[in-house]
Amino acid sequence: MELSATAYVILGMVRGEPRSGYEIKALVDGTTRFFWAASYGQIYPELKRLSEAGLIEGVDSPTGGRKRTVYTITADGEEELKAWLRQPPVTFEMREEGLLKLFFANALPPDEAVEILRAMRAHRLAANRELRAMEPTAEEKDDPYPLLVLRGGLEFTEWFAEWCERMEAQLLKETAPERRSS
Amino acid sequence: MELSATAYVILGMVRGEPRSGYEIKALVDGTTRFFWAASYGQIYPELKRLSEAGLIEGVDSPTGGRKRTVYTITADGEEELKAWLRQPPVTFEMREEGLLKLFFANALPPDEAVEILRAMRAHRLAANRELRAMEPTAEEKDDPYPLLVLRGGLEFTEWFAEWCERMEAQLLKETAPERRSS
DNA sequence: ACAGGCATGTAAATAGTTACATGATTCG
DNA sequence: CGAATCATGTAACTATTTACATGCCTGT
Repeated sequence: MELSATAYVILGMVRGEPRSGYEIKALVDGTTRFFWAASYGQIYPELKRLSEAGLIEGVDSPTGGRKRTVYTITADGEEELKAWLRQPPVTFEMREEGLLKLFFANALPPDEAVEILRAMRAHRLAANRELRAMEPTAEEKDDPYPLLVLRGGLEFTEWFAEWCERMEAQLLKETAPERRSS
Repeated sequence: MELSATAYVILGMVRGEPRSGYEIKALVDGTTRFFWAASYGQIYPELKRLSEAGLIEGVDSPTGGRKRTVYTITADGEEELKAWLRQPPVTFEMREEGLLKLFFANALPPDEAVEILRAMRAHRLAANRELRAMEPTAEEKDDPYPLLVLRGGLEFTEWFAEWCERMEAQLLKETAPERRSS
């Protein structure tokens, strides 16, 4: 069947409650976005494909006079999702402009290299605050896994911010002796 | 000028020593790959573009009778690179199939959810070994930043592997009482 | 009346991977 | 000689983002 990982995001999101494309997008933005994002440009065509493959089923469910289609997972879809979950994960990708800049920081004087670390730390702290704001919502549900993943994100952003701080201190220590004589 | 981040990878890689496209690819694979990858399909067209923009300069430098072009950064290129390094980093993306599967793990029985964490841990440990193998090479150079970034990668993979271990133990503890009676 | 959110969708552009073609050189 | 590596390049494909078009409904 050869589905993309993004297809499984959708499959997972319509498991349990039926949801519209709009709702799926909002859910992804509020949960998996940090480790797996998806845009409307992916979601709507994918809903059509999954529907044609019989893995989900669209049901018209207008809110008042506003037309709206919610999708439910089928038995086949449920099986497909489980089969994927049992497969060992492969994709692990990171694109971190901060680390990339730090990698080339020798092109700059040390005090400007430190600025990169400061910006990275600020970024991670901002992400941490975003995640913290999501925690109450995740705590309400009785599915423990999203909360577990969210708390992993909290720990990770904290660890990363702390690493930036440590590296900043290290760089400052290394370049300090050159300034002592002035 | 509107360059992609991948263009700056190339710019950074030809700073200092002149290098061929082939060498750049090998370097990226041996260093930045973990936080910024690049394929031949990106590198060769980008070398042409950067050359046309006057940010790098290609010089024929055959090895024996085998034709080969090495690229050097120009003064303009150096300025462009520095200007980019001074800009606060923006892109931070992660695509982690493991976390995604864990997020939806409620669709599986607990013992299979634990399998996801085990696979994730094995992955991080393998990445850690890869990084460790790169350490001696990075230690030789007198540019401290690639080594700093590499050691950050080592710490990160260790932290992540440890987190997986902790979460595995937590899941086992949570599901254990149900089995005690048997 | 109008702003903002709900809702669906697509076109165009950009980014990136994979696979292949081509050919020289080096090493065992 | 044959395999591996050096070296350059591109075509086709897949993935993904951005931006826009459309229109209804709700609250102020």
